Amino acid sequence: MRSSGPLTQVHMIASDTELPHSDFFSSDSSLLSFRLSIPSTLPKDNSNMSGDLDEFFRQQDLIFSMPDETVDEYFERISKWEEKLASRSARSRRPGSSTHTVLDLPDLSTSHEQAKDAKLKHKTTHGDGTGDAQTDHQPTKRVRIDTTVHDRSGVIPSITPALGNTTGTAGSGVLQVKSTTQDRSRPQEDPRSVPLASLAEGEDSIILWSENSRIGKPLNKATHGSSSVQRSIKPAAQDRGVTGTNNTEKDKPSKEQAIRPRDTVLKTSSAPATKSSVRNVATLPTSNLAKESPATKQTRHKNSATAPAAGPSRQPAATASRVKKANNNRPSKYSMDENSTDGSDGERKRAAPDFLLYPPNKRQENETRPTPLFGGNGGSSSLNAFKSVRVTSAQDDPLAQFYEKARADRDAVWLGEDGQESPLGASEKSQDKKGKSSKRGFTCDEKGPPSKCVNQDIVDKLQELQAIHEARPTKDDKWRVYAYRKAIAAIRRYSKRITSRDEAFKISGVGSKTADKIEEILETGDLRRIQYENTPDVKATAIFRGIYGVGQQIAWQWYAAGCRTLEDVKARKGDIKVSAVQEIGIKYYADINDRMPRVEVQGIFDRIKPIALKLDPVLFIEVMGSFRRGKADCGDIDILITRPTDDGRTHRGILRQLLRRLHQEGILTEDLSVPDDPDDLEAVYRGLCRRDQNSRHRRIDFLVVPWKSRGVALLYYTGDDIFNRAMRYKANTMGYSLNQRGLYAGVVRDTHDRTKKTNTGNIIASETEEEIFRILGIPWQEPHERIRS
DNA sequence: TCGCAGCCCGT
DNA sequence: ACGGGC
DNA sequence: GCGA
Ligand SMILES: O=c1ccn([C@H]2C[C@H](O)[C@@H](COP(=O)(O)OP(=O)(O)OP(=O)(O)O)O2)c(=O)[nH]1
Ligand SMILES: [Mg+2]
Repeated sequence: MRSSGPLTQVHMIASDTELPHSDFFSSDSSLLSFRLSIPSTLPKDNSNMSGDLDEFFRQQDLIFSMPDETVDEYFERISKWEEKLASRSARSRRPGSSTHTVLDLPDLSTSHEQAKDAKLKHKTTHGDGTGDAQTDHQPTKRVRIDTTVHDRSGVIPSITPALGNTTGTAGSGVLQVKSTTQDRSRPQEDPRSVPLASLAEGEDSIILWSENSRIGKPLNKATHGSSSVQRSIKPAAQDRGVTGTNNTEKDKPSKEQAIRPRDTVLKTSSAPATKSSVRNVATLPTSNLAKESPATKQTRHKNSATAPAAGPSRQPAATASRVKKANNNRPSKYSMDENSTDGSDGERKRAAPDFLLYPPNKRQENETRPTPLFGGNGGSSSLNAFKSVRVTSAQDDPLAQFYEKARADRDAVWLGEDGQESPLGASEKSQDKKGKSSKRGFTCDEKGPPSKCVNQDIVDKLQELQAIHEARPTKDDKWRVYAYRKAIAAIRRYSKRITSRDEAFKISGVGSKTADKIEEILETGDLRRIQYENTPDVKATAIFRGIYGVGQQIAWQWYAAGCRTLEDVKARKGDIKVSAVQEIGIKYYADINDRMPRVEVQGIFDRIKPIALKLDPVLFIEVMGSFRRGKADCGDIDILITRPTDDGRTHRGILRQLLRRLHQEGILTEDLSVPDDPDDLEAVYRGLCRRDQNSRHRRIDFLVVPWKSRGVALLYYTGDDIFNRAMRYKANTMGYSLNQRGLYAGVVRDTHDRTKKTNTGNIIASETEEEIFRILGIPWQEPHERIRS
């Protein structure tokens, strides 16, 4: 490689430890960090895990080259970074604080002396290991960074650099390493040359993220447990082996950590190589484990604590438990779903993440009522409830036919009854009465009045944290965000002021970590973590993601290309590519990111519906989404269209006509995506519209479905999304599969690639929402009650 | 330790 | 297949 | 990050 020019090869080795990336991104960061993607194949084959670490990485082709001229800068930055780490680490150790951070700093080739000093200062266990540091001399530039995170309060270990097959492009500021899921059986290609063009540019830094931050851990543990990230830069490629060797010998400090996990590895390695097998071996550093332990216990604690209180009511509930869904009950993994299933035990059930499916106030209901299927007979109460918000006359609600039955009684439960709750229970469910003023239905309690929550300060902080994680392109962060969403929603629904960690911990959806954070907020009014993690990329990528059509990946690509503002994007800074849809997204940036009052939705719909009905008077066309849930403000307009088939006709082709008419009327202004086959009975359209020339542009979606699918389509399109996911998840655990076309039984999924179905199963329901609830053992909930986020 | 919904459209 | 979005 |  060297021969090819002034390229230095950079050999990267993942670790089982996580880098304190906050340090990487210290506000004044002049340091180097990396963003990279892990090949999705990496976790699938654990046969590599047991082998030699270096060999493993060689196979992974985790080597790339960089121009020599950038190497110096690289070292320079690394050097500064280390110093920073050292000082920070020292500073962060606050007396009395049980949390501390211990870092093994790298032996830096050019300035390794200092680095080493710093390192030793923090970690004395390094015994001899430093040997290789000395070996670093002029000819061999080598960087070694050993990082051991012993605690998470001082550093934010949300990433673990692990390396992927690096075929990447380099931007002006960020090295973008793109993973290429390549078949390992294939001969590896030569290390790719990665030109780090203008690496230094203001706050620019090279950022490498692992797609899945856990990836690195098992690897090290499987081998010698070098719990560290090692980066060696060497002039020639062939040194790799050496590097690896050194590494192995060197990492003593972390070795202990490695030991334990290794057993795990061996244990699981026999299992089929899959993602899960990797996961099995993924383990937190010892210290973290230690720290987690208490938390785990507390978890139990939490349950037990809650149990007593809930006990009384719960037992009976459990007993009353359930009606298994009459037919089609499949063996479910939900061993206990029976008991929990029913709303009866709404609170704190243990079966599954069911709390997402059972509103606390519904627990009294044992089962979905046998309902008059369909008969549009008088709008069901559910309908009425809904209508009270948006329509005046229940009678003519077009949705009436879809609603099964009304659960008037629920209302009683919802309002009145909570009086008897135990304090604990009350706190949990009294939400309705307190937190929001809205008592009955429509509370658009979600967020209507933006800050009407007594725990708003907590919510604000957690949301900041969520926003930070949303900016991170890793899988871990994706799930973390998912968890934050649910936790925040739960806190919002919690009507009482949270005053302690324990209290917070008792809320479903709030775990030990979040409870700790809440405690910190309560005590200090702030979260250190926010500071640590709030790096420049967060803001920039958030701006980009605000553009319709731009997600995490694109946002990072642009950031990598040097873009930092919308103006940069408009100017195509860094030669970034902007798709047609993104172009529209930029043009209407403000409008698209704005929410509209529901009256505006109504106004727009009032123009659309007549046009549609003129095309076909029998058409069913209604607004779904947040509007149907009764929300006061809507992010967009979601319109469902279908048509009865009893007269032997269908709505085939209606969308095409409707879109044409709406464009003619000037209601539709931009298309974002059009149906594959506009004449299919099932089609999706996305675009922009406006009520009139003086109105802002709004996002609008049309979903056209076959009459047979109306129930599930209604369910799907009404959301909210978290509710849907919870319901689908439960269906899944029960052996079913739920999508916008129906509820299926007997679906067989590919063993390793879930989501892939070997057998599509048989559809067992799709025409009404109610039957879906019933079959899944979920108490019926009106649209406005299906709010989980 | 494990999974976290399931699908459509554009590239 | 991936990215984005519902 | 959370629940099981
Ligand atoms: O990831 C998603 C997103 C949406 N939906 C369903 C539920 C949701 O209610 C409906 C409409 O989506 P939209 O994005 O419009 O959400 P919304 O609930 O209508 O909220 P908003 O007011 O932001 O439009 O599609 C999902 O099932 N999964
Ligand atoms: Mg919507």
